[in-house]
Amino acid sequence: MMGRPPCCDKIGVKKGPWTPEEDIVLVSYIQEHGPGNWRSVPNSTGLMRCSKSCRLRWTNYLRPGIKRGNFNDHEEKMIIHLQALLGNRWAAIASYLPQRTDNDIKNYWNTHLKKKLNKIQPGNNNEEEGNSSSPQVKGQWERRLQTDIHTAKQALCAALSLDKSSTPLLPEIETTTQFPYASNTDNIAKLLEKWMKKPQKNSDDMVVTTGSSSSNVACTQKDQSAFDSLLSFNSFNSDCSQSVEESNNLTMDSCLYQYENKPNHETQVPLMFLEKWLFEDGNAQCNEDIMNMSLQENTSGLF
DNA sequence: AAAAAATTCAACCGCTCCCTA
DNA sequence: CTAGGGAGCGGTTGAATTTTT
Repeated sequence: MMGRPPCCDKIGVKKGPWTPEEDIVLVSYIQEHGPGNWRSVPNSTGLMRCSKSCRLRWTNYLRPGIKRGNFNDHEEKMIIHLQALLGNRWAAIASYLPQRTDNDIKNYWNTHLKKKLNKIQPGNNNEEEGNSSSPQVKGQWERRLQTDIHTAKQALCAALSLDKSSTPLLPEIETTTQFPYASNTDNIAKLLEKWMKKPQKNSDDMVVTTGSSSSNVACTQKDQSAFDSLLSFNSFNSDCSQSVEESNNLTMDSCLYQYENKPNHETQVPLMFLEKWLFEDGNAQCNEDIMNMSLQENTSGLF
């Protein structure tokens, strides 16, 4: 129960691996109060942890809908591609893979993909160093802008789904986004199991979910991310003055590139248009579509 | 079988950003 | 305008685990 010993702890602040008991305390607190306001968590719960540690534990392990274990081919492609586009901006990358945490993606990149890519493209170390020679290299402000747009779109998506409450097209969204961590005891149970019998790497793509509402949560997040990607794609396209149909032939790269070189704040995607995309059936496919469009050149040797 | 080396990944640290007063 | 503080991000660490010798 003690992994890494505390090194230079300020008095009374615990460090190192979390115990199931601590997890239970944290989860039950968040069930009651919701995530956020991390500052008050240690005081309110009596946990001898700093707020940072609590937030990290929640966002990386206890939060529902987190997929752990092996990365599949599609996820791997996504990561490689997004890393090439965005650099080591793991949070931004993770926003395209909502079931994965930035920490997990970062770890996976550092332990698996970096090596893999080096093997395939020896001497091409630039990716590791933030893409310094890539044609897609972007200034900090451009990257920030891109992230902001992405975030704004996520917010818009959330707002849209809330607006739908009177005429629910996707009823699951309302019921689950209100309280998505409703029954996190499942998470804890799984953790406890792990602790009890220290099993052999429970890594078969387990999705940590939340009991009865879990499928809904996963579904919601998937839909959300799919839509989100679509939104980014569409607005990029509108900046490119392209029709939706034509846009299907564009690569994500080219749109990002054009977008970032010609940001146009007046461009707006009509609400009806967004909603149409939001509730269309094929949205779940869009991540794949986007990624498959321009992966070939960079990573063809990999798969 | 045992020791050494390599790998993994949960968690920490330091920094920046952003919000509020 | 600015100072203070919380939240979030990316780099790094190092114990635990796995693989190799």
